[in-house]
Amino acid sequence: MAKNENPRPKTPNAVRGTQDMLGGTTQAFQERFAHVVATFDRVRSLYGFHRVEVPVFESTAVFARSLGESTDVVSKEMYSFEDRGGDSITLRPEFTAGIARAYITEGWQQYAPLKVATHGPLFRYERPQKGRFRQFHQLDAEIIGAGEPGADIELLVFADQLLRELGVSEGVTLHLNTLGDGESREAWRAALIAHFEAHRDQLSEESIDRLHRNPLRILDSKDPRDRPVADSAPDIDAYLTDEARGFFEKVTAGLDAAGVAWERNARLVRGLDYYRHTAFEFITDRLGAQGTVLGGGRYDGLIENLGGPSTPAVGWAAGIERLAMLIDAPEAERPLLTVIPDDQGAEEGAISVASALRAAGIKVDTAFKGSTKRRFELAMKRGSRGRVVVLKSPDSGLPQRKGLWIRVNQPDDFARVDGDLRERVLTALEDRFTVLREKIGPDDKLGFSVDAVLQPLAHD
RNA sequence: GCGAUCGUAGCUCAGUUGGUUAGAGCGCUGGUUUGUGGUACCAGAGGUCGGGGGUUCGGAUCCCCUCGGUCGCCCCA
Repeated sequence: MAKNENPRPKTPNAVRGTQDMLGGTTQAFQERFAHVVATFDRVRSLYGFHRVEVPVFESTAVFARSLGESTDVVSKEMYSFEDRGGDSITLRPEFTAGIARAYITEGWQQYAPLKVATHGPLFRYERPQKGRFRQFHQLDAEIIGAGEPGADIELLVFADQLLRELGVSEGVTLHLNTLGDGESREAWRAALIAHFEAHRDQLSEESIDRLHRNPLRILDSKDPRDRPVADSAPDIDAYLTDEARGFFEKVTAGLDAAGVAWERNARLVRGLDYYRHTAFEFITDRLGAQGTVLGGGRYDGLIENLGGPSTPAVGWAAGIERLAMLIDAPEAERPLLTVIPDDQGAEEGAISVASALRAAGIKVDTAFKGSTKRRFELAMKRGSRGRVVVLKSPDSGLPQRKGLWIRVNQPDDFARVDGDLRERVLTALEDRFTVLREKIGPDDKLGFSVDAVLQPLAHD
């Protein structure tokens, strides 16, 4: 059989955890995604954050050093590879480290305090599940070079307004905590380890494993066996230095002043090593296991860790896919008009009409595939508000009727569109044609009526 | 890395206790009809039943392995 003579090559699958997003579909995921990004960009400029672009890959050391060698992200989730020059390169698993690196190596200290925002793809080698992908996308905002609580407040108010404008703030609550300054955090950490060691036998295997690797994590463990011990663990409050406490109080007072609702969550910790002071997550219960929609905090030690000057900074990141799953589907973009040649002879006429309309800024779809019948069907399906049917005038007839004949119809029946839209079309065409608004037919042996005759503009 | 669950046309799914050439809707192609084409009707193309092995006279259906999707744990946005 011919089939066997020419076997199809196997198509490689999309890589696990990556997604293809097609616009114009009923799920409208691409549109949701784009709407999240557009809203972010608008609110971003409201708050005076400048757009920044940083590379998608960096030297592996950038991430290894800033996130902490023992974190899961660094120890098992990075897409790292050796490039042809033998350098170890990593696809960015987050934004902060790369921006911090740029801050140091590009001399951006001169712009401090620096308010920057960006968005784009990130990569983590994880098992995909709802709201989690290997290539995923985040919005990101950072204030570098400001140790004042005002920076934390500004960032949180920004985040709050973003979620509000996306229309997702209803089911989302801001969980807020402080991890204290370095001194507080160390004292608390030691107390936690002592507490968990004392109740070691009551912990889950996983938490026993976490005890030395990342003891803070036991606090927000989902394992019910851990809850009693975790719930009875000391809060950081008793270990906060006066400065740390004062800092946190200013942040919460600022949020109250801005009208941002928040909840203290003394069990909230953050995974990455670099966090200090303020830690926060906006959490929803609508996304299954991946409830965190936006999260961040203060990372005063990071830039120094990377070899830069001691520089305080705060920032957050939000998952675009997660936000996109939460918002209502934006209305799909659709053409205002579809230009359809009435028969083969009118193809070129339809092209010039379509291009004239587009040049005038009108969204136009062209019907270039299939039978004339199919073209009308497609105009209907694409949801255009009107169709411009183009035909060539018959050779015989009055000279003032020679040229391209057009009529502007409703897409779903034979009725003509309302006068405003028809007039808008004809006016737009006047840039390229002499438009004779002459009604022809239906008594003209045509069986239909024509709205206008187009003739090429006479050149000077 | 671990666990659960699913895998039949391009898409969404039927396929009875294993039994003749595997079906539907949508989509696609062509045609008929309709006042200019929305609609309706007719026809056609399209499937290694994810892949491999096994049990059986016979497997889409039962068993094993494998690959892939989804969801959960871990971790994170």
